[in-house]
Amino acid sequence: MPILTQITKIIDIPMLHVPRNNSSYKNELKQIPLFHKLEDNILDRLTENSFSKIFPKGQIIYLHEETSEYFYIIKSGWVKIFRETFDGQEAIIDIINDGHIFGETHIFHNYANNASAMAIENSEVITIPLKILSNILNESSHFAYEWLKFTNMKQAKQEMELEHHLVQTAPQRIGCFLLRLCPLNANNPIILNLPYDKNLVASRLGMKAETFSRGLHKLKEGTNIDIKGSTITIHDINSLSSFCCSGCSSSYPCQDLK
Amino acid sequence: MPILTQITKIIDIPMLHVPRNNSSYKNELKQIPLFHKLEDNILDRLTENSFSKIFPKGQIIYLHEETSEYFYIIKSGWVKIFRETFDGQEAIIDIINDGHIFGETHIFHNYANNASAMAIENSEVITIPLKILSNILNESSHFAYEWLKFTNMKQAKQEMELEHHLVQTAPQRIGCFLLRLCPLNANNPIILNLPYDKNLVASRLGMKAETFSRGLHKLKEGTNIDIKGSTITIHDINSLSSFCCSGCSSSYPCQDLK
DNA sequence: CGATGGCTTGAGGGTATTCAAGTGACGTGG
DNA sequence: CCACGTCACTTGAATACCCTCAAGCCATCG
Repeated sequence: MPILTQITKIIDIPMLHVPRNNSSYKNELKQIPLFHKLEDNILDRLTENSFSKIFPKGQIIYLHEETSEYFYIIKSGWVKIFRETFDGQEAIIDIINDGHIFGETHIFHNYANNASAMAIENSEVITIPLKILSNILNESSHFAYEWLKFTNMKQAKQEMELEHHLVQTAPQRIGCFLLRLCPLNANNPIILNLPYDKNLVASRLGMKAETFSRGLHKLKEGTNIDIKGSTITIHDINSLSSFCCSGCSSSYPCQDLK
Repeated sequence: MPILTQITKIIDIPMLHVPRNNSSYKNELKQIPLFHKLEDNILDRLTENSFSKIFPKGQIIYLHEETSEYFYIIKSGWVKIFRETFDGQEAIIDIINDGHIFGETHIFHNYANNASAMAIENSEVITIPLKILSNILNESSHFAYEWLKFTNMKQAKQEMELEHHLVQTAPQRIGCFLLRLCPLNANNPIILNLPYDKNLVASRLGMKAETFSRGLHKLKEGTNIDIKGSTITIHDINSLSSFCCSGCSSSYPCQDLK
């Protein structure tokens, strides 16, 4: 979508501030693995100046290269992280849902956004000042270490993403996407629903909607899956993983990389 | 190169241990921006159990998924970080030279390598135990914060890398590679030498050698550059950057991302 | 019932890859 | 000094893959 269309959406749709309720944020944060073991006083400081916002589907949360004061944790919904090139193409960096954190790296980019973020479903996000994060990271080596671990996991995922684009075909990338949707230790048949519409899945995987559609059918021919709308039934997960993971350096289930 | 060929190289070529000289390592480390402001006692601990190794061209430094005890800092030479897929393709994650650090993320992967590393030129690397790094990160929030900053910069570079593969053509990626070789504030004409052979540049950019060759000539037609062997003369850097950066979300010079 | 939006299908084109042959620089050995 | 082999690179032709553009399908909704 062209950036101007997106901007008009900002004007059209009101953003909702949710009444503050710190103790509830605290519980939200506690449920995120990164914050599991966090000391109470640090949690308090994080939630002290934070608030929750609801972004309607289609609304921009922030734009690339604007200055940023906050980072975000998704309570519900889906958020697209992306960049736009000068000639109008869109590169989707990630699409994430509840429990995921975004915008946190801007601390290290002079508090400027290094990408844009948009709600692709109605989404509620907890909004926390970057300065507070920065302060806590500077003070608590334990917290900084946990954060570092988290950052490295993100980085590893991204390396895998890059690898996929370098060596996998479109049908393989689609299959890999499906595999990562599968719950661990699931039994055949596995019934999946695509988490967002096919258009978005396509661009999430760096391909056009048409290529996605055709690729899905190639996958069907090769791996014994059924497609009915956005519901996909995997009859033989081994068949699927051998189809996809042959073009990858790690094999199913690639635990940490999901 | 198939992995077996690489492994035979390990057997063929002796690896040299360089006599220990801690005070010299300390000076080496001091010169790396990440360690500029590091306290002396931390530097001491880092260099205490470290040593230097010389890897001849073509030698594997470590292999994907082996356990790892060390991380590495390049004193001289070039190192390729890569992965191999099950069907024998190679995905190059990065190619780095002196001053760069690699293998440090393995702390967070249960001390297992998440990629392979190979010297592509005769290279000297400083070898430092991961446990020591881990300890220091755990103790010093200041060091952890600096390390976090460093990690985030790496991540930003990689995001850009991903973006390039998503939206740029082969000639654009080549041009972008050349631009990143240019010294800042250089005046026309700029004369560059490719840092390693064209085959490697090609796979570094995720394309075949043939595509690289053809792409370079397309660049020549479009942007007024001269190619003579591995020497490239840029007569008009604006022409080059407008050719490449139109397919990117940031424009030349993309400072931090080089 | 017609309009819309998400998705699919078809035809054609462009870009990168594969396979194969050729060129040119360089070093070695006669 | 030249013939030869090797290696890095280039070039050509054929192919595969993905993209673009266009039309069509189908469910949903006013």
